[in-house]
Amino acid sequence: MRASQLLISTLKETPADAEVISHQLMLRAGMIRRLASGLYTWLPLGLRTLRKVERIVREEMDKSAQEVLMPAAQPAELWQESGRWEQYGPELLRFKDRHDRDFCVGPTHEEVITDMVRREIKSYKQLPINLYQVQTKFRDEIRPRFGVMRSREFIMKDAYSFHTSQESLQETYDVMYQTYCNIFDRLGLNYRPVLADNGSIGGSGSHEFHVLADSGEDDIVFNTEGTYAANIEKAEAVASKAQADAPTEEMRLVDTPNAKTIEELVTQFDLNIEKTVKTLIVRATEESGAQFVALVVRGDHSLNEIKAENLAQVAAPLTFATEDEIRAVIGAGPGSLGPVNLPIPCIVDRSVAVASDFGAGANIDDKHYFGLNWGRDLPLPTVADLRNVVEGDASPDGKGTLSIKRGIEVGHIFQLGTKYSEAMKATVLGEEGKPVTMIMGCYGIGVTRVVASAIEQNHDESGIIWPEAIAPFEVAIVPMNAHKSEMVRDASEKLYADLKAAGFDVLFEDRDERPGFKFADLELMGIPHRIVVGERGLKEGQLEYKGRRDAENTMIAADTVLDFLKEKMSR
RNA sequence: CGGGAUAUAGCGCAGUCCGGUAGCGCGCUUGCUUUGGGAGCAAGAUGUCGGGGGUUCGAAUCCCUCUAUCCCGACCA
Repeated sequence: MRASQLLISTLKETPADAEVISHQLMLRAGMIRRLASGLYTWLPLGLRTLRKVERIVREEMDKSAQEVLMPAAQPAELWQESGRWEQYGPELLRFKDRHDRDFCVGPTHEEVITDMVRREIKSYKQLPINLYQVQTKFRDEIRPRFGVMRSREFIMKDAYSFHTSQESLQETYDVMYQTYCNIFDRLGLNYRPVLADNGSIGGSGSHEFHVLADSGEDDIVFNTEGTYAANIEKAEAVASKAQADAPTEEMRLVDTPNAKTIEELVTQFDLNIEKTVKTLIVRATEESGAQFVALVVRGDHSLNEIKAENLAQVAAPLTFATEDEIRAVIGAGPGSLGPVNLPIPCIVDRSVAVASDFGAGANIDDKHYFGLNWGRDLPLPTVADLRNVVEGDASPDGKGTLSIKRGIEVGHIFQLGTKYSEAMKATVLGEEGKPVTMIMGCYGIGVTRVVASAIEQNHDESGIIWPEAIAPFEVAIVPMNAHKSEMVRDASEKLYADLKAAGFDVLFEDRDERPGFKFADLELMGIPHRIVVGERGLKEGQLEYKGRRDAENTMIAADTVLDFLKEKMSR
């Protein structure tokens, strides 16, 4: 491609409304432009990268799955059948056609694929099957942000597998796990598969694939031995010791008029924060028979809302009681709550269960109990894993301790089970000649998000630094003073032809601009390899090479340039 | 949806408090010079000052209202 023929829309200045670096650089490099909130046009340069990501995804998926293409618009009937027409909130973009029939723009395609498979697949002999597509999805996010990272319209690769046994599902799940590793390896990203919560999509086992980057929105937990990785939503928090130490203090009621928060309590009474607990009141499920339930975590820990929501006694979505409700039920304000004499059911975190001589609100305004010990002063309530893990916690697999890094979720694989196939009566005839409900798996990759996450992970002051596999161009040729040197013109044209013939994806910088301008643009656009053709070097039979991450030029013999580049790109 | 902010040329911003002919830098156009790290000189083009309403002799500026965008929170396969 000749640069003079390419729409290069680079910006010197950063648009004011771009927050994260990938968004800024995608705008500056001329990859995308915003149309409306959460909607982006892909310019030629950005589309080249997007297509390369898609190609790698397809090549790996095609090894074990078949590609289909489903409609973006979907009839309401299917969503009513699965129950999600009501379940899904305003995030589902709904509309009516000219006949006043309800439709939505698909945020995901479980319903459509399940409908298709139940019509086409009749016998267990046709299973397992794994179907995927690369499609534009729409989710009417409350707050789209970070450019293409959390946009409303985005491109996703979604795959769905169908089985008659859990073993078969597990087999495909394992294959997809490996496929995802192969995809992200080829994309050249620093990523980790981690254990994940299933969220509202339902089902059992699941892994997320995260690109590691400080700007990530998720906390990823690792152990020091490299044997455990999980999203913090899922990471199991183990108690620091097997059982509580023996009491050394007496239980006492203390006036704490100015201590509404744990920090104030710890500072004013010189307590060890690990010897304090905080008590949170949330709505209970109807089945539990209570209106509210108390959740107790240690003063230095934070509640894991996903774990809380997954408890049988806790209403989903997790809803905190208002101050008025707390006063009505307990008779004290939020700053003075505790497990002693609590009139509602109580669940304590594992770390709280092994605390001794600890302090807690007295359920009397401006009073706390200090020196509390389970068993002696109050009965030990239900114990559960309620908190977020923190750095230094013991790993749940018993190996080493935990550390936390930020990650961007770019892939998610689920064992769905029969949630959709049951609701939509997707059955096949089994070996016994009776209908069997199919078991499903689903596997997603956020294609557009992958592009942004690659930039979050690979950039410097000058711009993007693409992994070769997804760079819009692999190598750029920059002729110096081409307008006045025939030698340079001829040599660079020949080099351009040779590199193209050798299969390189090459950008020929033939624009009528000054060299510094071109260098800056190429660096902003993140082209991984650059060859400068100058009269000086040519006279010595040499070309100048500079990798995007290199500090200095390297002189190479002109007749070895193909081998040199092949070596650099490990071809 | 709650809290905070912004809206002036393609981009980044000043001007608004204190009403009086719409500005700066970058980019863009033309010419000349220049060409190894975002060139110099000269001449130009570009604005319903987010929309609507009001106050006023006069509104980018004051008042009301709507809209859009961004940030924090809630939400999020």
